[in-house]
Amino acid sequence: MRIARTINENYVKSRVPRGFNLSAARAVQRRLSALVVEKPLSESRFVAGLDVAYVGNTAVAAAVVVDSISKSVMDSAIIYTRVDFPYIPTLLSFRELKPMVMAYKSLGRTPHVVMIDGHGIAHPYRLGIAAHFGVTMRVPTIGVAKSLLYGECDVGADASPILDPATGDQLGAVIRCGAGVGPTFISVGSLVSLPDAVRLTRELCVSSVMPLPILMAHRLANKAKKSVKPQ
DNA sequence: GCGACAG
DNA sequence: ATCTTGTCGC
Repeated sequence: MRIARTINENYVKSRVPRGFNLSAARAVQRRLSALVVEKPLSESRFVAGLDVAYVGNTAVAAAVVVDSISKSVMDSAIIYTRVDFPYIPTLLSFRELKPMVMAYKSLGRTPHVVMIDGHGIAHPYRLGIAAHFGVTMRVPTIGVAKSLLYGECDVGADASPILDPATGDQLGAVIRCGAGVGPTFISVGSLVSLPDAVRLTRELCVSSVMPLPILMAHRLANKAKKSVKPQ
C-alpha cells in the first residue's frame, strides 16, 4: 500500500506558542540540515536507544545501550526535566531534544551509534529530531519511527524507499520487521549511511516494530514514569 | 472543502 | 505522547 504525506504549514502555525518565531526556526532547521553527514559507520557494536515519556510537563527521558552482538544491556540512564514547548509536528526537537541530550550525557559509556524514536532527514526541512541530535552532538544517529511524517513510500513492501514528493530525493526506507508487525520507518540522522542504518535496525528488531535499544528505553522511561508525582 | 500530521 | 475497560489473539 502506497502512502504519501506532506505538511500543512498553516496547521503548524496555528499550534505554535505565542511569541515563537516559526520562520526563524525553519531557517535554523535548514541551516543545521546542511551539516548532516552521510557516511558508513566505522563501528556499530554498542548501540544506544533514546525515548521520552511524560507526566504532565515533566519529561522522563531514558537512554539504554545494547550490545548488538550479545543483545544484552550494557548501560542505561534516566533523567527528569521540565518541558515547556508543546508537541507540534515538524517541531518535535524543540520539545524533546534537550531531555534526550541530558539522558545521553548521563550514560557512563559512549555508544558507537544512537537510535532515536523519531525521524532523521525524513522531515520537510530535513531536520527531524535524530538529525538535529546528530548534528548538534556530533555523534552517529539513526531515526526510527512508527509512522510517517513526510514523504511517500510503499508500506506493503518488505522494504521500500521513502521519497521526497517535492524533489524525488530518497529520505529513508520503510521495512517490515516480521509478519504481523507494523512498518518501521528508518532515516539517517547524521554520520551514518542509510544501508548501515537499515542493516543495524533489522539486526536489532526482535519481533517488534522498534529495535531493541529504543524498545528498552521506552520501557525504562515508562517504568520510571510511575514514580513521578502526577501533575 | 475538510482532514491528516514523528512523539 | 496521554486519557482509559474490557476484550481479541497468539
